[in-house]
Amino acid sequence: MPTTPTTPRARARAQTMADIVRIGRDHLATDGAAALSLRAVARDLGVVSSAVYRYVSSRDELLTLLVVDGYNALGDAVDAAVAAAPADPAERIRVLGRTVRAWGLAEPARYGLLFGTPVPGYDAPADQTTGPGIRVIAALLVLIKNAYEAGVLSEPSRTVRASAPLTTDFAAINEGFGMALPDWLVARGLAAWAGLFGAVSFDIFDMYGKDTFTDRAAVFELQLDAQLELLGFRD
Amino acid sequence: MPTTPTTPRARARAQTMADIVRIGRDHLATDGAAALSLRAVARDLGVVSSAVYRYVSSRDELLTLLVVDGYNALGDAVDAAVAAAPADPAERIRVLGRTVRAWGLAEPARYGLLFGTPVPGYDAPADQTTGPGIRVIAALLVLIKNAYEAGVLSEPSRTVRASAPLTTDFAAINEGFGMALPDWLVARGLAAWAGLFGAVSFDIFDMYGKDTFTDRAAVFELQLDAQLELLGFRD
DNA sequence: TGTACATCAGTGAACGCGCGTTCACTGATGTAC
DNA sequence: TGTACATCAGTGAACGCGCGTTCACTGATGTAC
Repeated sequence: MPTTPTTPRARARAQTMADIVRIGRDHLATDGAAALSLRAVARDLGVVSSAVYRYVSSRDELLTLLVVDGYNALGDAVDAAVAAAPADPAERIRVLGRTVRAWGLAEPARYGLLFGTPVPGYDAPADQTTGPGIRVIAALLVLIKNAYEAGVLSEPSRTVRASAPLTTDFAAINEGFGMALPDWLVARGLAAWAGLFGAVSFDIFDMYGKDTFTDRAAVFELQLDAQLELLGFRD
Repeated sequence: MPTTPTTPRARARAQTMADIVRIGRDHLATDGAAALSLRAVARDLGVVSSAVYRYVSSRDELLTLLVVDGYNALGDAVDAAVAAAPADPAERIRVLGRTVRAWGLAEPARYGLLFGTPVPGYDAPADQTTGPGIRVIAALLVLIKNAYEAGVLSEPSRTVRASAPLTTDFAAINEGFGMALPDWLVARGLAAWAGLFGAVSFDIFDMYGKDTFTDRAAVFELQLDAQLELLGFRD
């Protein structure tokens, strides 16, 4: 079992690795991604600054670890919440949205690292971050697919016109996720996905003024409702 | 005329002030907000680092200047594009959206400063940034109001249920912008606004994979269409 | 119009701080025979 | 089981760099009389 290392040294290494990620996470929360520093992590780890290089080859590699860690934390939260929710697809989509919002509000710095301004000079390596990065949209697509196959979605009143290149892209998406959704629904899924994260980002990044809304959770529910309408859910 | 300073000294000061903002903008684009440094600005200005303090009292004050500058640049772009567009409200909303996207793609760092992860340790002073900050939503609300008063919007198929506190907030918004929109339309305006910026942010912050879409502008048009549907525009 | 004083832009040195990364090293842990 | 060697974690010093902000100062520009 390679997941549970046997020798003391290997166990210590795994522990230290986990500590580094945890400490990095804390620094992210305090100072933001741009200020993340290996020296500061070393200090909190109680070790000389050069020692961290035994575990992480550069500052950027630590950032990548944090990105992957963040996507997985969010993915785990969403998967767990959706699995525990009633089977009704509309309700599950609501739960998915609420979970993203709650996670982001609890962890604004991590949310910002994943969905905010890119860190200047850092380019997330696709081979490591793509897998964890698509977990939320994958979960959303499953719910959309379930609803579609259950026949509870109706086509939108505005005609969705997808150009030829888009139709090709949509076919590739359907294939990639093992689905066969019509173009209008892929298009609306895209809009709902962006709309969901737009609503969450506005809330977390504080784009509404201080006193505009007394209950932002209620505002978010209205926005969730709008995304459901886009997907073709009716009352 | 206090806008055009008279004395040479005053003119030189205005010029230097503008140079500082311009140089700060360039650094923002290169290194991001967190790395913005007064010393670097001084270097580019060809002046000793302490000299900048004659113009700007701290790094945070420069950030505020850049935030205000950014909101106004975006606001100017949107106002100009909308004014030049055909009077049809749906078309004008599309133009507004396209202008936000085009501006953000051209100025990703400024867009990120305004709509991305908050800069750690920096709190934008509301008294200076709120005015310029609401220009886009104000422009959007004018278009929505025009469409509503022209009677081209239909109520959504899903019932919009605004709780009592929300109804109060919506009334305040209506008053603040001198409008009398029904609750369902304010709610949908909020959703469309967040959806618009969600779509733009996904594009600019590169949340779609590298090869998912051959034509992101076409994807954006579909997302614009979705926002129009939310607002009650029909084919 | 001319002079005296006040204002202000910019200088240069300094304070105290932080960063990423490399390198030769010590000493403990792990492994092959 | 015991020994010899290899691996590896962590040290401490160093390189060269950058930052925000303060302060006493010089010399030019502006203004009041």
